[in-house]
Amino acid sequence: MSKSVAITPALPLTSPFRSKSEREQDRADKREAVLLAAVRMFNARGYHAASLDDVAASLGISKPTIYHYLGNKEQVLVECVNRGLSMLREAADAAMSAPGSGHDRLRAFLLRYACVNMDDFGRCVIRTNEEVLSMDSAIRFRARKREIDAAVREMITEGIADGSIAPVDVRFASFALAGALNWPARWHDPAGPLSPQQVAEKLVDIALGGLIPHN
Amino acid sequence: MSKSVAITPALPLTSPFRSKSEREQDRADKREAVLLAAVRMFNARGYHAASLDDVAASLGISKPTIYHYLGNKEQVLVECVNRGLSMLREAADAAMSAPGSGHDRLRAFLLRYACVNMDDFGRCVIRTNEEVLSMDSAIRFRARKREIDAAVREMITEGIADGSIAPVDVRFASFALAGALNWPARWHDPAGPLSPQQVAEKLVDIALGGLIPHN
DNA sequence: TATTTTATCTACTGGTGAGTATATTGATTG
DNA sequence: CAATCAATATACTCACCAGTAGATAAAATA
Repeated sequence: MSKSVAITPALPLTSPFRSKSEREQDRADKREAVLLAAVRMFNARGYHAASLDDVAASLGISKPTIYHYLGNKEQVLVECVNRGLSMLREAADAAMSAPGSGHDRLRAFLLRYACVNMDDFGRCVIRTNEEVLSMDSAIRFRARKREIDAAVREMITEGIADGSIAPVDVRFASFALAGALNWPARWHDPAGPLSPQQVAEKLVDIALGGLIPHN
Repeated sequence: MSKSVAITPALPLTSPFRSKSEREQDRADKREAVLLAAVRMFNARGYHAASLDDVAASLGISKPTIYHYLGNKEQVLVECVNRGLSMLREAADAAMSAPGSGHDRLRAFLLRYACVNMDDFGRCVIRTNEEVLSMDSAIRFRARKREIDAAVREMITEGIADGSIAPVDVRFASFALAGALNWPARWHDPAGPLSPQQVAEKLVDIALGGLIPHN
């Protein structure tokens, strides 16, 4: 019998030879980096004014490399918007299945909603107008936004039923809340002194409490 | 003495020979028509996606005719935005010098504010991002918006002082109100069943009253 | 009536930006 | 090792659009 030779097991040394899954991960990371650079450019300049050449330059690559990872400019935007929508969707699901009164669950959701709207991808959801999308994408976009809105309305309705929310017009209440909490997507400066969490808390308090004295 | 001949006085008949002031009016009307067509195109497609060729086509004229009335594309946008801002400014001045409690004056202003935001030029104020303007125009734009915001804050402050408004954080209250009432600029359909006035009343009630029961 | 001014057009220039053709290099696989 | 595949680049094409040149014709003015 041959003397067994100690085989060095795969040590946690970073080898220059990447496995298949590592290569897939690399690819996914690069794709993600493209989306992040793109969403920032879109948010800063607007979709039409942001060129893929500029996005590529901000990553130190060339435009065709972007096309290697994503089909076309609209797909880049759609993926960005979808990331934002997914965050909102998750927040809605979490709030819907949480315990507490309608008001409490709504409030929890709104805090998260406001924070997402100050994040790169969340901002993009707010700032993207349907007119810039193809008909198909616009329909899907609208449908996903409606899901979020439906969840908000459901929470408001439940709050009215359990007495934790005043008997308001549910449709307009959801519009008013959405407006108040979407607006920071346009003015909040991530580099400024106010954290998204702080802004979210202040705005949610005012949006839910109103300005009329509760004697 | 010669028999005096009855001189036909300038009858209210529309003559094809226009006086100087009539010609000036014609010119002003045409300029205004260009602005209205442009603002609608900007609102429908976004500034960058709306070409002056298309604006001209919508009026049955050619692009150089637009340049005969306005200097360049940015000036067209700036004039549209200024019309919207002037409406808001007037509303603010009227509210500031009206009688009543801080709450009453704020409410009157907000109703008008919301309606303006559903008008062609008002929408344009909301939908125009500073990034699309030249540095100079952006500065002026921001200054004029700040004036409106300052008026809102003043009314809130007065309302807090006279007890008609709860002691909220004035800055965030003005952001929340602005957001709630700006948002219809993005979703309200002028051709839909709800008049701007109706939408404004519902939204202002909810924005001021909040969702918490006032037992 | 001659000259100037106003309103408008057609036809262009120049720049920008989406998307593509194709080459290159290095790694992967048979 | 040969053939293939992945990642990237350079250098294009094509369309669109802001803005301009210059012509024309009608009206206003001198």
